[in-house]
Amino acid sequence: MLKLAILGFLRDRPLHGYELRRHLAALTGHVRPISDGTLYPAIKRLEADGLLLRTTEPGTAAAPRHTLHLTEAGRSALLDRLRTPEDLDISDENRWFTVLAFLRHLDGEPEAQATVLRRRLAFLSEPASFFYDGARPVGAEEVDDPFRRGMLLIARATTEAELAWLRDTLAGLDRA
Amino acid sequence: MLKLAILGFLRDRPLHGYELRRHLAALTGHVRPISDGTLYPAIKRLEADGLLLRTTEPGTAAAPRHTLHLTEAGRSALLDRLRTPEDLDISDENRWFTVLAFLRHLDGEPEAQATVLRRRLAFLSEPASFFYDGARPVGAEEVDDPFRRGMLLIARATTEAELAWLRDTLAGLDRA
DNA sequence: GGACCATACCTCGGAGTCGAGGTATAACGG
DNA sequence: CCGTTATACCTCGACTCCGAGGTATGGTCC
Repeated sequence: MLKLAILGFLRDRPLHGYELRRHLAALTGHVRPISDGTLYPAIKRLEADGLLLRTTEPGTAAAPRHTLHLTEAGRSALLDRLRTPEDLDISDENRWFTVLAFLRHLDGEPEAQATVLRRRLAFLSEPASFFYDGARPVGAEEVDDPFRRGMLLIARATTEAELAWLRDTLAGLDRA
Repeated sequence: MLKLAILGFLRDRPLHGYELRRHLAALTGHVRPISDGTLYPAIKRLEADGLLLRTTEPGTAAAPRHTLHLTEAGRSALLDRLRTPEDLDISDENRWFTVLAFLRHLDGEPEAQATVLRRRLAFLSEPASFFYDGARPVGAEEVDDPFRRGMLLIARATTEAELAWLRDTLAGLDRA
């Protein structure tokens, strides 16, 4: 997920680590802040894999900066990941939002974008609950516990808002 | 999060590992399945910490079962965790939902429950976005990219549904 | 000129997680 | 009676992540 976000941001323009950190903080930091100890090793991994290059420049403000550029391999790794996300990228909201944040990078391929949205649509269309009576999902109305009822109500509201948006957006992509 | 969920389920009644696995699959498995390689070491950690005990019984269906019981220390660890959740338990939706699933275990303490809900209320009330223009959060209407606009629209719908529920539920707790 | 802060990068140990694999038992179908 | 499936538990190596700590530079304020 971090890998996807780094590649996604660098696709727009080269950044150095500190800028990347600020972009990431905006995208996911409200919910789950990422630490230096996570970011810098991740950058090293991507560099070792040949997905990005760094060029050292004298720092404008302070220490020398390592500006990070996506390589050709990095660009295609990003596009591959966006075309065929893992199941967890579809089901986990945090990961899904990261995919959405960069899905526009598939701008020449509206069918590929639609395919990804349809996977999310299929996932959200499955009947699901947090609690089951045997194999039957239990609805909000049947739950006495007010907190568990809240979970189900909130989840339902989210799902409905997202389904509406998905259907709208898919209709738009099909026209294109 | 796994720790919280295990303690929470065992608070209701003793379970063996396999049953626990099914309960966890219902609660979080739709979004993020947990594997055996995660669950069983987690059980061992909790046992080593004295939070649960296991009693071996001849299996009804197959291999002998290890029925897991919460100890007194386990019960108070659960209640402590529910009374004072970590920041990540408040901000990350997956973790927050786990807290909500077991918040009823603080049933004798409506003020403690209200305190937790108020922390989530404060978190959701902060103005936040995924994208910033300098320090100013960017709203859905300003974004051209349809996918990023979707993120913001969905997040807004979720937040509003949850805020409405939080205010309702807090009003109910204050009356109690 | 010294304290302090923001910038900018890095390492290390510890903890949690995962996937792949392994071991048994019992029931069921052919 | 043999293969398959469901039950039930476990280990291991690889990987990721986090927090705590460290290094260094340049600008601002008093």
